Amino acid sequence: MTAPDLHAEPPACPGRPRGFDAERALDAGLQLFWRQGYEATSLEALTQAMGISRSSFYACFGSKHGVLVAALERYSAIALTALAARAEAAEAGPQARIRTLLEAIADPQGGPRGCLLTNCITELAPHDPEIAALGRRHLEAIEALIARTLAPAAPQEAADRARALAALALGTLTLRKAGMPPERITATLAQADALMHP
Amino acid sequence: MTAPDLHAEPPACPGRPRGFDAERALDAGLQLFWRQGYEATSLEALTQAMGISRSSFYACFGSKHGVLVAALERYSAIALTALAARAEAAEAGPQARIRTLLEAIADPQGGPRGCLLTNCITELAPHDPEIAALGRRHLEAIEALIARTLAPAAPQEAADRARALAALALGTLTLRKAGMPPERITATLAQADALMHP
DNA sequence: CTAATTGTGGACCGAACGGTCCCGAAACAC
DNA sequence: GTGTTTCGGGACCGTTCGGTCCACAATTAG
Repeated sequence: MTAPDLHAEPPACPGRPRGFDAERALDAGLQLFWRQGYEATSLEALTQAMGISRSSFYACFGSKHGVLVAALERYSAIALTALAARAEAAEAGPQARIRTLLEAIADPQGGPRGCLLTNCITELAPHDPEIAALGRRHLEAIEALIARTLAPAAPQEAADRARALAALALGTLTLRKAGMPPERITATLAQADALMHP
Repeated sequence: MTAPDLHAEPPACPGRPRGFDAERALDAGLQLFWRQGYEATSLEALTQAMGISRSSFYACFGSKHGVLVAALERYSAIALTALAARAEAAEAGPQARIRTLLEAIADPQGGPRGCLLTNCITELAPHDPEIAALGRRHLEAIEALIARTLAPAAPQEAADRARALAALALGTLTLRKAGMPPERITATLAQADALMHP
């Protein structure tokens, strides 16, 4: 049940070394979960997409659920880093940076797939405390990032506004999934300006 | 594949009449989909919850997917009616009514299960045009209801603000599913005030 | 070299999947 | 009553599910 250490460097001990890149395989699994959801993704499709056999799969990740957790942790780290970078690269001024942030949250490179973590929260969190906790940490990190961008001097005073901005962007993910035209999504995000000032 | 008419009244033709209430059964199925999601709900669990046999199930609804569609249409109608009623019953004034509406959207009697339609949009819409269309109609109806409440005189001018308010409430569904404390949800919805004025 | 250790493909497991079918029971028209 | 029609419990269909296991290949240490 316990997955062996994923990040084990090629060790000095004997034995055949792993014939695949665990992170690359994890990325492939992540993409499939992102595209299809957790329950709808079968072991066969998963191992095929990851390019490894069932044995390697279980030896390396322990279970289907284990792959999901590992993939979500990786996704969260990558997404938060990318988010912070885009906010940093945006033109100066809190307002422009928040706009950039919200657009990135509303369109996390996933096209109509939305945000992997949000999808998994919706699908699994009510019955899976581990996923719920992971999702909560991610959302709180996003809230904190928005708060720091909004009011660098006193981020904790901007917490409620930051959370509302995050919720607005998260809500547009649902709108987009339902097929709402992009220009309406943009117009919706533009309303965020009203939420930025205390 | 085509489901027989669900709303067939006890007809004048011979034959044994249906031994169960189709709407009651549909409600039971709806509750299960709401609690578990679509893919995670098996035929056996579904028929057991609905209190009917597999034969009756397929004779009456055609398929698992057919039950989902019928349940979602029913859910949408009921939810929109309840939403309009609650807005009507709230204390007068657009602001108070919008608050009531958003709270109802953010907590559609589902506890941590959120909104059935939103759940299904997230899980299925990208691969299921029928569900996507159904979800879009529901979301647009909510947007229109908010717009009418916000600016009865010129609802179409309030469309963007109304959609942003809806998105804000939809976003809090994700926050709640991830286990965010209720008082923060409330504080988030309170920020909606800023979105109400043009 | 040999011995020890680990990765890997694929066969295999029992269970559960969504869906179909049949036949006895039940309720109608007459 | 008889004839007709539909209902519904449950057996059954082939497929697929997540997961286990094993024999063999590959690679190491010494």
